[in-house]
Amino acid sequence: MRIATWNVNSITARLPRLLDWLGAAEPDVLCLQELKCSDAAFPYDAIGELGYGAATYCAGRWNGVAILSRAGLGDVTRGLADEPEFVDEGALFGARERRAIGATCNGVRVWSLYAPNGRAPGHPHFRYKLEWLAALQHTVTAENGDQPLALLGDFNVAPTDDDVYDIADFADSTHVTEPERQALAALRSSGLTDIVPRALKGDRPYTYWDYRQLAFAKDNGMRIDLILGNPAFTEAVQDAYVDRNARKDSPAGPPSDHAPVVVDLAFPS
DNA sequence: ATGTCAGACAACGTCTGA
Repeated sequence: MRIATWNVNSITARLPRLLDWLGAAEPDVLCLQELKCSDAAFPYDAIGELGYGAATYCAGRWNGVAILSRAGLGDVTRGLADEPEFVDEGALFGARERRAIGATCNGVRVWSLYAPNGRAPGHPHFRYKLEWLAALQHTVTAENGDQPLALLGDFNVAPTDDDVYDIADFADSTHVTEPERQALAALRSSGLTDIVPRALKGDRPYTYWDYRQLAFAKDNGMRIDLILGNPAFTEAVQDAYVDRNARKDSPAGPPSDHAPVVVDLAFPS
């Protein structure tokens, strides 16, 4: 069974590349993030023609997540238990953003996740990010048992200094702070393992390269797209890799700033 | 030099978020 995760940075802008990638990589399940479309605008037909069902949780301009599957799609859960809302300074109301969707595919419990960015340490969005990751831990702790389970997606946190190209460039930056890494550590301590993929090129399995400053050409990347598996999931892992080829320029259109992460599994029958 | 990209708005440029 092949499961993957990919922050596509707009499913509308990425559709030709997404369809190409589905045909080439043939994942059984694909978790998508940053769809940037409404549920109504989701390309169910084009994806369905390739044999995939889709469960979506998206609304408009920002965020948006989905799970594509050709291995069944049951028990769909949209949002986290007690998920926080982002309340900006001066705002009267918060808004529930669409950042988490869970489903069960052929006996594997899968979550597609897009953690808040945080914007800057000390920003209200940073506090929201930590609260959101705590809500994720509570949700998954309640679900975690003997059934294979994995959290896949863009966590917007680099687990260690080795997961960024140069930690010296990240002073006063989000994604590398102690509280963010503690939130990931809390997820691991609740029984999940960070399944570190292999890089197809270079030493570090980066999953994100900024569009600016020739970051991809210089391999100035970050590993922020993660797969966290419980024991029943992790024991079945045969291989995991980052498909950095999907970050390259292509005739099918411009790339996302993230590459897909793929995991191959063999579950005992 | 936040040097690129995407979407929304009401426009054909400017803003926001990443």
